[in-house]
Amino acid sequence: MTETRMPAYEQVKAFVKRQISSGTWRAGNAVPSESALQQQFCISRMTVNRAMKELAVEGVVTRVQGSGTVVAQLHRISTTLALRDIHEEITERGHRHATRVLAVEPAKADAALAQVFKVRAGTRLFHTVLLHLEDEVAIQLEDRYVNPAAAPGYLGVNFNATTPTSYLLEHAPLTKASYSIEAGLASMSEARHLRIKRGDPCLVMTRSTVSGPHVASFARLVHPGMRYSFNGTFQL
Amino acid sequence: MTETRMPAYEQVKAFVKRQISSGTWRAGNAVPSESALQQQFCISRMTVNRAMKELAVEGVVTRVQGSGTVVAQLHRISTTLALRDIHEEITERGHRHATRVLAVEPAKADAALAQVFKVRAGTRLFHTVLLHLEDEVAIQLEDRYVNPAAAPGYLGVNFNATTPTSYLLEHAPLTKASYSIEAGLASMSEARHLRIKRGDPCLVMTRSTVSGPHVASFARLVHPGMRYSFNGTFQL
DNA sequence: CAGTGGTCTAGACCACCGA
DNA sequence: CGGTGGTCTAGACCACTGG
Repeated sequence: MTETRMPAYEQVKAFVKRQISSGTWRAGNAVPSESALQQQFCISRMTVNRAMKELAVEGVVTRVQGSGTVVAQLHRISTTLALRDIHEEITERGHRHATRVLAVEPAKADAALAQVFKVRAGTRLFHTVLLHLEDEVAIQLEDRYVNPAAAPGYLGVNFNATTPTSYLLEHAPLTKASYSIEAGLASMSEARHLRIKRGDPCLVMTRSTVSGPHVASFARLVHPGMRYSFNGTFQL
Repeated sequence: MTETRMPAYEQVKAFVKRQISSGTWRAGNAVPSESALQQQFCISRMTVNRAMKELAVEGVVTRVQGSGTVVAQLHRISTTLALRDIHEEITERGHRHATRVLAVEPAKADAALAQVFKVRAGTRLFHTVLLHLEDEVAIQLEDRYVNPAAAPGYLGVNFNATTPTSYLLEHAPLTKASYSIEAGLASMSEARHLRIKRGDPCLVMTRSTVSGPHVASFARLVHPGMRYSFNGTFQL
């Protein structure tokens, strides 16, 4: 691994990571300055700077202008959680994705929805309820409200061919998204559609997306706890 | 925002993001080449390169050497999920953190643990069970096994003063970690300690960490579904 | 003040892609 | 082949930190 032709900045990164994961440099310890490393590796400072900048982005070191670079307090392990379109997620696993359309209808914003969408109560919204199957097994119940101002054609979409996520990303360019993941219980109707028992635990993600001036969409995604999990890896 | 003194590479990034989020450039469209942007902004190519490189890391664009840069298929919304030390997480919210030590004991690896730790069944491990309270309310039950080879002093730690996460990061430098988040039910004893009803849904995270040659630790973290969630934001 | 990192330049060579 | 991005250099000026 250290033998193959490796860009200079990668070698610097690998060196620093080796010192840390071997315990030679510990959290809070100072890392040699850019000019020191520049001389040690006989490379230009820009190259050292790139290496250290990337390590800072990865959370491996902390840099303070004027002060220096120190090994990060690794009490923060950060990884990337990818929120993906369910169709891609399933097909990438090599499985078949199918959708059952349970509801496609106009709706009116109640007080809670009005707050989420930042509109007046009673404003017209679109509402869809879809069930996503992975190899015929129910894996996600998607209950979604969409702002007509952001995606006027939403109710006309053929949801057997296009997922809401995919359609919205295409027609309401994303500017912001926020999500929350928690454990909850399925309601009676949710349980029936997901073919689980009422009272079975579910992983519930609520997600809202902003497109330009509008809150475009608010979705509640319910997954059977036994058939779904979020996974990730962090590698120093 | 565009008015303040902004580094040149940030201006380039902002420009590209504006084109995308306004819908002018759509997923799959080509982005001007580095030399084109260099001339447009009257800056050096290194600076353009930095901007585009960062956008690629953020997942906003996709670059292929020799081919060019295109607007990424945004079907992948990626955000950062920070796995933090619970003590920091709680104190940062301005609350008090306390720990109840329920078990600190040696244990022997059964078949499942042996597989996780990549050791022979029957190998000696350390076992702790801790309950974490946020302002006196139970928020996480931490059931953890630790490899003595990676942290020989583990059983001697005062867990009222130091969290296992913090101790392990200090004494068994982290090289890799992986996690899984799912919904589950509390066992009878878990429910009793968390002061919830049996059958209440819980967010369960299992996490294993690798330190150098050893699998250092395997933990099951159970959170009452009603009192805990993971949250995140993605901003273009 | 000297030392640090943050940014930037104007070149350069290379590997790769598509025509 | 020309154009693309990937990497690298040897300088430079700046803002910030610490003593």
